[in-house]
Amino acid sequence: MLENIKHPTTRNGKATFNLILRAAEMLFLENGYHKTTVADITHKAGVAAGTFYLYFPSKISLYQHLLLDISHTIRKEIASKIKDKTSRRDKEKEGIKAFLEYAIKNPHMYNIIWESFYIDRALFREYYESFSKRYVKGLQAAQAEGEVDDIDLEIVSYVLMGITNFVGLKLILDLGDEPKSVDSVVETIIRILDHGLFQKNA
Amino acid sequence: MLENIKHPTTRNGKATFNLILRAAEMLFLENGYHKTTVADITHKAGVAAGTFYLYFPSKISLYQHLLLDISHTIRKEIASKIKDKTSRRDKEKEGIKAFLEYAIKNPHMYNIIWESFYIDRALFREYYESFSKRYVKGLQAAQAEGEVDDIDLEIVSYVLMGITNFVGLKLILDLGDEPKSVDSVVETIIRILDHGLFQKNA
DNA sequence: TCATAAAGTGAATACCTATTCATATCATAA
DNA sequence: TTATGATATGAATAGGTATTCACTTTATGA
Repeated sequence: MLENIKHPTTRNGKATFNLILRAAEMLFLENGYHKTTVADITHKAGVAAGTFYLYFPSKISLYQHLLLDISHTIRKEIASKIKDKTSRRDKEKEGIKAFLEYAIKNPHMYNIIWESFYIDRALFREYYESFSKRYVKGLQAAQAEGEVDDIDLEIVSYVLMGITNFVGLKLILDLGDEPKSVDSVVETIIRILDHGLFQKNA
Repeated sequence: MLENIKHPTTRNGKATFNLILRAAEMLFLENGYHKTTVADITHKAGVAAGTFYLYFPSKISLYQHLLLDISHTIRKEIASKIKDKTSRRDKEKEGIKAFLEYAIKNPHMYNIIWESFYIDRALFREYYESFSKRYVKGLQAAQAEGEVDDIDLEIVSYVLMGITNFVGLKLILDLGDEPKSVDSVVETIIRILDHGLFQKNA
């Protein structure tokens, strides 16, 4: 399913390769996969149509490459932000904040990630499953320390991904108007994760 | 942006109209919007290509019609299930359960709802914003009763939608293998909403 | 029975776009 | 300088698909 990209060997080749990659990224992010044509990409990159196929065997192979790229970037971003926090609770808080900030800085990232659901289902599934697995690993360590309740951590990972993804979506939908501050939103979320949603009476 | 559908007036016309609608629903659900052609739809419905355009001015107008349809169905489904619960906490629990059960029964519904993000952004936004508004209304009533913490309910609504959507997604991704039971999953979620995620020590 | 409007047909149209390929240029090592 | 592989070109190809339209059929009320 994964077609092989031909990486360039010369300085010029590498420059062209990156021009195409950056042009495609901007266009996919802006307009999505289906509304972006190969001609759009090569035009924006300033190269001929045929040049595209020197490096990428197909339009979808470029898309897959980009998705993996973005996926790694997000993970690294979050990992670097939480590595110096000690408690799981604080790691969670920082991780949520890092994700939301990334989302606001890259408001079209959903264009690439979610669209994979329709373009390459296996890739979509792999994206979230591997994200979940890494999440579970961190939560397990915390659970062993008694920091986290004894519950199904795989479901917890989807709960947490769902929260960050949808709240991030909300922030992005509001970008034109007056979006809430990331900090206030993180407070709301972490409050739920700290105490739950409902009032305790009696 | 919303094109007008021409509703049939005769018994035969109505039957044909529905044949097209059902065929399209099945195909969009199964294969998504872009992979479904108008020819596929008319073939499955057993009518000629031109018949499609007697009722629907375009492929996308049919898609929009279906999305609104499904949206109403989900809401009614959830509303009917939670109406006899008294506490907000129990309403929430039943609502989550109803959504997840609907998702499992209609595993491709995301095909229509999420894809609108790429097909008709305004419709997507409207879908989630109106879902959120209704959610907030319910939560406000509960907040007035002191049942729910004093926090930003709009964010809470996206938190809750994120949880149900992503856990539903997880259940659907697992459908081929051995999916977890809806009840056990609901327990995990409600436990977080009841007490939070972390252990209280001291 | 017949006029009429609604419903139905499906081949033709018109457009779009991913990919190919014959050809040309470039950079560099020998 | 020159041979060579990498890089680059862009017109042509090939396949697909939403929509139209001139025409036919059907149902029904007068």
